[in-house]
Amino acid sequence: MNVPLSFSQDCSDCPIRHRAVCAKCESDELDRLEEMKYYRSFEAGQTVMWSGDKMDFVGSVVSGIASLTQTMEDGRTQMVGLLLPSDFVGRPGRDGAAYDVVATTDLVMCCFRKKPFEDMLDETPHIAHRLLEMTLDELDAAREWMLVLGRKTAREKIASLLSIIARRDVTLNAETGNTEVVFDLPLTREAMADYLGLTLETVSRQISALKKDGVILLEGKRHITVPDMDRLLEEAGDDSDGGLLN
Amino acid sequence: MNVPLSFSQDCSDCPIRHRAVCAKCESDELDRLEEMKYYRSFEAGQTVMWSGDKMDFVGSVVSGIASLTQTMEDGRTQMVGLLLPSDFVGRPGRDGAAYDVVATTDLVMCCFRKKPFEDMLDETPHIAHRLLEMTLDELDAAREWMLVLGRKTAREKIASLLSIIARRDVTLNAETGNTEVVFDLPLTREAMADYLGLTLETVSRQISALKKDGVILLEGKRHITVPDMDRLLEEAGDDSDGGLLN
DNA sequence: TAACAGCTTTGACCCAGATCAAGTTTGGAA
DNA sequence: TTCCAAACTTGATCTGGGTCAAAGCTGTTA
Repeated sequence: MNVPLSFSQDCSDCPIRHRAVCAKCESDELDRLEEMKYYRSFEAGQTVMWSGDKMDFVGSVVSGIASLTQTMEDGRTQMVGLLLPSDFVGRPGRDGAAYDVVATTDLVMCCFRKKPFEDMLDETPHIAHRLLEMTLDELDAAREWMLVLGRKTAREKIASLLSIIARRDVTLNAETGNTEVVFDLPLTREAMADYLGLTLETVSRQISALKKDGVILLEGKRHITVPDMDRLLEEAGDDSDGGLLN
Repeated sequence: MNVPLSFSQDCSDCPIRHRAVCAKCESDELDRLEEMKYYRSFEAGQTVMWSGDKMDFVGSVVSGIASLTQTMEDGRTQMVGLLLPSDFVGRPGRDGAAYDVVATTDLVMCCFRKKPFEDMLDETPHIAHRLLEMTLDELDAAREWMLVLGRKTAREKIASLLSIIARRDVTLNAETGNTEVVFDLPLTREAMADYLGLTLETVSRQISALKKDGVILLEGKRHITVPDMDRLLEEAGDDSDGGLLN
């Protein structure tokens, strides 16, 4: 089901070169990675990996968004991670996948065969160090999300999710001093509900409410304008400074 | 407020020697760690570290339990991690603490001055590798907890927490084939509520309900007997196999 | 031996968000 | 250009867990 690729496969002009697990690699290290890497594309909705499956590769999201999802026997599901470009998928040292990995949008991944990557990880401190750094960041993100899931109201949850998505689309017109942010929601209402521990009806109602209150502007169902980012952060219940450390 | 220590300070007979961040160290590496390490003790309830504080050490829990807590401006709190003996505290590469760290029981920590530890981390693959492994485990635990917080009912949440605590007190009489587990709750009802995203009243009610239904036996407020561990796991909504991978 | 302080339980009532049930919008496919 | 399915919205009603209030335990201080 892989579709043709329309971009260069050369690491040196890779869009995630400076943020992915390979960020700190020297050119000889990149050469070695090139040898074990291959690209895979997925269409929105496709499953990249099933929980429990044997995992024969690890890799990075190059473009698009993937989600990690856990499912209970009775069908209740919880999204436990949102993987954006440069995020790492898979766990070195483990054979079976712990979660379902699903392409939420069309997705391109840069994959490494697992065994060679693990060997290289043992021999290349640059990679090990970067992977540790990225894992610690993900752990912080997961813990921040625990606060969202455990203690925030539905409205705060929606505002928190919008903040996260907006934060990475930092298209804010710095020169005008204006904090307006514009982006397209990459998630369906149902996917948002799965991420937030809500029902899709509640998601829909709260988005309508935020719109009615002028916190966001909606064009169509997915195109969002945040006229005042600080206002949105306030609605999310976050410290106004965004709570980013270091 | 540190109290006197009643145990040896020699790494070679440290109770967490084989599971902590130093697990894979050779004896020369241990010698170097000994030089930068010191012990600190805390009484139940004491704060080890405040969110935002400058963090001048990292370290391991030697005995007792610590918790990581996030607090919103209006006082809502969510526990985002429970640190048991051998768990690691602190983030190399970051100056400020991201969470409040509180001693939930009396606590002993083996601390390393941050800078020397970071230097050693860069030079000692054994430590870096073990720390990555531990961080990945914590990330899995955090994600498992996201499912608990986002999708489980109050009763399932309590059963999930009891399962986690019981799992580490694997005092089960393997020889009799009997799966009875006995342990003392190390958390107050309020701490349980903070961990589970509930109120303490709901925690109390659900514990009473599990007791009435024979899922657990209570002696006093803290001493718990689980006559049938599988039954408890079922109440937690987990796969009966416990869902442990690898 | 009393008294209080911290922890816990239990009851009565309420409400945010779930559930159930129609509709509406949108963007392809034919 | 019409039709259909998927995605979304909105309304009515229900309920699990929150909130508020009052006791009950238990161990420690005086």
